Amino acid sequence: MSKSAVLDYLKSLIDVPAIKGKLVVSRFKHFELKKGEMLLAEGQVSRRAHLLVEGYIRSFVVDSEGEEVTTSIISPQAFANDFLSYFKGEPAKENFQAITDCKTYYIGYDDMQFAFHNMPEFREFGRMILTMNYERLHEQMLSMIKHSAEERYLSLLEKDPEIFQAVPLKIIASYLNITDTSLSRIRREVSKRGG
Amino acid sequence: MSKSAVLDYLKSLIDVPAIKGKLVVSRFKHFELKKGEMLLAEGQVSRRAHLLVEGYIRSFVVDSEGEEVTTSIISPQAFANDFLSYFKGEPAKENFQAITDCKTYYIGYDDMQFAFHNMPEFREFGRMILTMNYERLHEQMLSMIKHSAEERYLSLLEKDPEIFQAVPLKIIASYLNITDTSLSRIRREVSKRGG
DNA sequence: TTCATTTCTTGTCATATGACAAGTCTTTTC
DNA sequence: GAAAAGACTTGTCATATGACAAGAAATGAA
Repeated sequence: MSKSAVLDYLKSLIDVPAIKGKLVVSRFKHFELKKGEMLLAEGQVSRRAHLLVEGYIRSFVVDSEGEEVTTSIISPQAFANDFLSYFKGEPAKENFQAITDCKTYYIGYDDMQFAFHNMPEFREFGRMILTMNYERLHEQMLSMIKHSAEERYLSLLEKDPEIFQAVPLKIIASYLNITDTSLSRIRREVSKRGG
Repeated sequence: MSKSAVLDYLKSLIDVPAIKGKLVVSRFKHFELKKGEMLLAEGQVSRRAHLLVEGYIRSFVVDSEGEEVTTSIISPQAFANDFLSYFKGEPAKENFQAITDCKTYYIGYDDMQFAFHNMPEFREFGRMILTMNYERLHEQMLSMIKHSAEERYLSLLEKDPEIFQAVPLKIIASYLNITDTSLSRIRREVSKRGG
């Protein structure tokens, strides 16, 4: 997987002249993480926006009982980053951890500022990233209210079946806001009914 | 309460020349709602951004059991609007309803576009509104994970005591993601301990 | 004032979910 | 290949929360 994935991703989001696109892409650097390693810990300031090109990353926080609760599971061709921390220079409120071995391309804060400064088109990119994150979070909140754990499970299974190949059910369960025990029971029910 | 509240609010968010600020404020129009009336219903496209200057508004969605779940309680000096719908012209995903009699000043979509178009400073305003909404939602999600219903209750009581004067406990309970029954029991426990 | 409506509390009861633990099966490591 | 670690399922049991209903208190309307 080469840097062309980065350019493809940029072009899928905003309309930008090829030359400028390449200039920005040239600022991205390759990075690798082993399964279980942390990309960003709660309290740190995010200085790199990682575009995930291979593997899976999750974000999580620790609840009142000390349990890790997964708040997102990031698949390739998406950013793994706390953008509020990145843009505002504030401590991140969540942790980011590799679920599997991962490869990313990241752009440092200064290089992103350079892009914003010299290419006004890229301001649009920053706005779009924030909007997409907001929409995702909003969807997630609504889904938590409007659908049962079983519905959320089935919906994830349909929308993102690959995740189930790479991510332990314990993590998926906590992402669905239930225990692995409960998820296991849901799966039994579903398979009993579904065939 | 006059339009100066609108100007004050704008100035609190962005740095803008007085003349341009006044020009934008002049586009705001006065509006009133009676207790219980809907400001925006799920499925409609939001065409007006209402700045609440008096009263309380809530947003809510309907869960799988048909129950209304309050997702935010809006106090004066804040916008009551689905900005994703407003900016993108998509159907709103939530309902907005007056909890008490309300007064607002709103700016129509076209007037907002006019401001964006003629005054680049106001683009910053749009970005800030989205960012603030995102942060609020994120905080809310984290609080739901990291704190018990009782902690959320005490925290709201401390941060926004006025709300308890104006908003029925049933609505506050659903905002805290519990039933009014549960909230009542929490209140009993707290008052038993607290004095 | 009086009656009706809404709000809030409290009791009983049912149930979904989690805690815990045991056991199977798979994957990794040396 | 053997041992260890991790992943997943399943059973028992405890408990927090919700459903429901009744009653008290407050609010509003006629």
